[in-house]
Amino acid sequence: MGRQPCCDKVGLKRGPWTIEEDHKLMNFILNNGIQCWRMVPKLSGLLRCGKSCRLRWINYLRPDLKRGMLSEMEENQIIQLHARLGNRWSKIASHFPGRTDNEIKNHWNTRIKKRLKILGLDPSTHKPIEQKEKSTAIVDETPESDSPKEQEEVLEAPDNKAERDGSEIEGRKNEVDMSSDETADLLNNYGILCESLDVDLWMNQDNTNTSNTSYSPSFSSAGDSSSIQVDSLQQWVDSVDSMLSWDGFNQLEDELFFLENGQ
DNA sequence: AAGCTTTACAACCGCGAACGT
DNA sequence: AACGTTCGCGGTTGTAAAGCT
Repeated sequence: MGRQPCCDKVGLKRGPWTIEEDHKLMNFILNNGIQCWRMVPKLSGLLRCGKSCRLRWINYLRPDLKRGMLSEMEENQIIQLHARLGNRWSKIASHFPGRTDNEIKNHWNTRIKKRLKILGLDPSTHKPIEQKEKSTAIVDETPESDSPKEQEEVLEAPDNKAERDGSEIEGRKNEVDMSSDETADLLNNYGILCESLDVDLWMNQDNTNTSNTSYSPSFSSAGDSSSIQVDSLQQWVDSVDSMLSWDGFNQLEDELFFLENGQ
């Protein structure tokens, strides 16, 4: 028996969301919360599947989203976490309040991968590319795996990973045949970075920050969605202004009827 | 200015986990 | 325990915007 589709796709809209659809979804969720994603489109009058609604809410409409470029510090933290967790984007994202797993995944694929390659590091193993090629040549010729489990086997136990990363990088750095001064400098910077970062420390800070952020929305995540509330509408409106990709939404500011109607 | 390529990111898909019956 | 349903995750694709020739 095959797997059932997540929804009856007949008559459902796909592709980019319109502002009207966003309005509908936000209005519905603000008024009703999220009991069951499957029912959301039916009850809100959207011609989308529940899955699509969930994704739109989590990745774009959630009021507590932090929009805009990831800082270099955030990038570095992502690299550190990726070394420990592999492609577990949701786990990684959980350390960045207001950031989504999709956002971090995209950022990884479009920017950080390149950055690591420039540094002479394999993005999936975080090891110098030359060294990896040597070892794989000896062992076998199977392509690298992106599977987190396999990565975890490749990667050492996480406990002392952070502490060792710096010295390891420093050690490997010497093994790498530096093709240019620039590459050497970049690699050196990464080594210094690894040494200076105490991942466990900032992870703990992050965890505490999660509950202490200056903007601490009362919206629960989708996973804990039964009790969505709005305790500060103004905060949300302010945050909406900072959502970079809400182009064209500002002009509708006066039309945010759903905010008023929702309360 | 036009056409092509690259980049960035929103959205989709399929799978496994979790949960309820 | 078995089965069905829903959710969440990670991989992948589609496409608009930006950059380049």
